[in-house]
Amino acid sequence: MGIKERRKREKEHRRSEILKAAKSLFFEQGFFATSMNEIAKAAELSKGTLYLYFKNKEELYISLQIEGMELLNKAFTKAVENKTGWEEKLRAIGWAYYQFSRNHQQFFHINFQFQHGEITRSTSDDLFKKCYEAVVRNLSFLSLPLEDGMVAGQIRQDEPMAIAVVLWGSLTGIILLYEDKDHRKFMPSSLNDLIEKSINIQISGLKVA
Amino acid sequence: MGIKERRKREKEHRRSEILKAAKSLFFEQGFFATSMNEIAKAAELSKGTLYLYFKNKEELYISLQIEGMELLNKAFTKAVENKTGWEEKLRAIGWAYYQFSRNHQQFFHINFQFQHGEITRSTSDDLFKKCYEAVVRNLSFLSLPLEDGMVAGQIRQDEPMAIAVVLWGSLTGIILLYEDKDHRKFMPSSLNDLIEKSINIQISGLKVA
Amino acid sequence: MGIKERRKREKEHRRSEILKAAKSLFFEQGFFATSMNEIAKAAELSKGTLYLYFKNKEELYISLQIEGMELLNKAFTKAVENKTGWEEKLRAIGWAYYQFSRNHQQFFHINFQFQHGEITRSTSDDLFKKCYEAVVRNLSFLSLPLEDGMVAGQIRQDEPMAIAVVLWGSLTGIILLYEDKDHRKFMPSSLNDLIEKSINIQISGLKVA
Amino acid sequence: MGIKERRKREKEHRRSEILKAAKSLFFEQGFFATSMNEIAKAAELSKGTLYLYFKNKEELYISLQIEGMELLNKAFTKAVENKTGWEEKLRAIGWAYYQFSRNHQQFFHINFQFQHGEITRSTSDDLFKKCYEAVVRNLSFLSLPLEDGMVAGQIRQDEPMAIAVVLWGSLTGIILLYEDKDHRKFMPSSLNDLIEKSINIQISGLKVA
DNA sequence: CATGAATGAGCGTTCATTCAT
DNA sequence: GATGAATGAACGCTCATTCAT
Repeated sequence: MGIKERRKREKEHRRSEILKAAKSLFFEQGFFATSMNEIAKAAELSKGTLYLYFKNKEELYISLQIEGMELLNKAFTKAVENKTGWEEKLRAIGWAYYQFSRNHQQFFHINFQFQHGEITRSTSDDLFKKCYEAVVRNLSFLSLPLEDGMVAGQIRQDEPMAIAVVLWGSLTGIILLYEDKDHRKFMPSSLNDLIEKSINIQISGLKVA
Repeated sequence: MGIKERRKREKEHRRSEILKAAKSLFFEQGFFATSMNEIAKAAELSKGTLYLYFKNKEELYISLQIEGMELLNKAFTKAVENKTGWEEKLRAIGWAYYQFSRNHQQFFHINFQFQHGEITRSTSDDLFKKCYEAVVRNLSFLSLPLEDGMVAGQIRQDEPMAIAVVLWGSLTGIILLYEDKDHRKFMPSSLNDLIEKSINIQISGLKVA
Repeated sequence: MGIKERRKREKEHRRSEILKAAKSLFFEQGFFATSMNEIAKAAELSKGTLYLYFKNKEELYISLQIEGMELLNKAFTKAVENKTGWEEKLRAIGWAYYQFSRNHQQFFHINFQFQHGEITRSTSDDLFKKCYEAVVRNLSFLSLPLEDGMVAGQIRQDEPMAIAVVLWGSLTGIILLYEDKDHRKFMPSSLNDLIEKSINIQISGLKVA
Repeated sequence: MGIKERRKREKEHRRSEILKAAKSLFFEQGFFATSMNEIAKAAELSKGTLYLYFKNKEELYISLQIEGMELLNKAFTKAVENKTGWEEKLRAIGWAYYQFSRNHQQFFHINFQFQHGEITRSTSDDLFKKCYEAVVRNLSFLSLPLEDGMVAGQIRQDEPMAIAVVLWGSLTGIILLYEDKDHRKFMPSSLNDLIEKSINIQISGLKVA
């Protein structure tokens, strides 16, 4: 029994080692510019071993996206603990997103690197569904305080999920713009400032006149 | 003289033919999935000729980004013609950006497809600077009405360029989110609606209480 | 003693399970397209176990060839039981060969699939000799009635083994030609008919004028 | 003009160089055991160049088969020149086939190495049809004298194409059996003798009693 | 100036085989 | 004896780039 368990633990450890190595490389170089060879070398494993744990390069990549989204979900959940009002919650989620983009910059980047479809779908449907659900879960999380605010009559009536998309998209866009290796140099403020400004503007703009 | 000029015109024509072909292919397939061979074929030129006009694949790609940014600049300029108030101008620019993302989806896409680390290799400094300047020019354009509004005391005092980044980033993020082939399915509204909501929220949020 | 025997029986059972699994797969997919992994899975054993029973993929394959030849030998033996004249025996062997090619298509196929140079690597001499002997045994079997016919003065005098090779080769060639996935479509007759024609022609041709 | 023509000649020369190299390797090692790398090395060209001339490994292989069948067709045509009677023609074709199997052993082998379908069809339909037609053309050639003999009342009435398949298959089977690297050692006669015996037996057997 | 044949390093992936348990 | 995780060489194939013409 003990043996089986150790084996299992070892396997999971190995899997996470691969993901860790892949995360750094995908972040730094992108999906296409990163080769399985490099990942194997970084993980100190043979190329063949990678394929023991992941069906192919795409699945390895998607697995990372899922991991990232789940991490973010935990961060969101933790952020609203002990928060009461909708505004407080909204701000907490906004800052949690910002923090996530700093503490898990690699995950953040990877999650958006391929939003635009260069990945050919050799991914299993199962894995793909998991990824999709993880994103929706986070968006839904953001819509809850918006609903609260509307019910309380403090936020203009609207479709909460639509507003959630607007807020999420806005912060994402600002972070991406800031992160851009080429553009950062002419950024007038720190990312922290930009996020603060955006959160303030948007919450202020959401409120009923 | 006439001959020289014709030569020059021919050269520029050729160059733009290449860019046109590349634009479609990069948009449809992405940077890595598009080969120089394909571009050459689409431009009805030989592979070798491509290298007469562009140092390498990366420079060809970056050149497209510059072209896109310059086009956007023209769109912005045109959008504010005949507009007087800062709010009117701001809205006009916002909608112009949205329109640009629709009418020149290819440019929009390409401009952001690789912002995040896939193109790593050698682009000449000269070209790079050009690209950088084009982006700054557009951001500056956006900051002008913001400045006007602040001077007029209608927008909270702040660093105009920072706010410009916030607004630009927000719209960009929303569009990118919406464009995502995978995520579009759970989008609650049309992109048009999302943009409208965002513009309204942000302009409302910018105004002094 | 009982234990040792059980062990031995188990071992042989396992061996034959592997051969059974391999037979189907090699037949359906060919030698190269079939992986040891697949064979292991089909035999419900681990990959490593295969190597406990067979030195390598090639030996596993050759072992199948031997099994096939031995089976054919049994079929020949049974076919001539109760047959008396040389012609009767010859026809019986011919049809037994045809039947074998139908009932054990897999063996037939496998036996000829790689006769011509695809398996190059290390098979033990021992195994190789076994294979060789099994083929000779069958050819010799075919030469017996030929000898009878010559002794009886009904078949033209000749080297019986040479004629055996001619007959065996002919039927084999026709079956192979017929089996060919690509060529079957223009086959004017059923294999049964082709075999009948060939047997008739050759027996008729063998007889003294 | 001269330049274009030279280019074309050079291209064809290169193509035939590749085929020549491939022929030897495929013959010696078989399709799967031969790598494109080896072929490239043997042809003293880079791997990539191979793909300039042939879409893939399969097409290269099929091209060889076509070449072989066309060569055989020429041999058949030449063999029956100046021959008058059906028997004379038949014998001539039989010996031409034997000669072909000696003079173009590589072609002969390659043409039958894959009769049994390990090649996955990445082959273009066009090429495949060409191959198929070449085989039929040869078989038809063989059926002509058979028809003559039947018309003349000297060969038993039958379906000429069926008999053609029987004859062709027989010779092929004998040659293959003889050629088999493993079995040759116990062959009682030279291939020449075996073929002679087979032709005699079959022609004798075909004749009306 | 334009061509396109040639290159060769590099890709993702497979798989026979080994060996520690 | 049986396992299956790990290996690493090899595979077919692609493609940015060069260069003789």
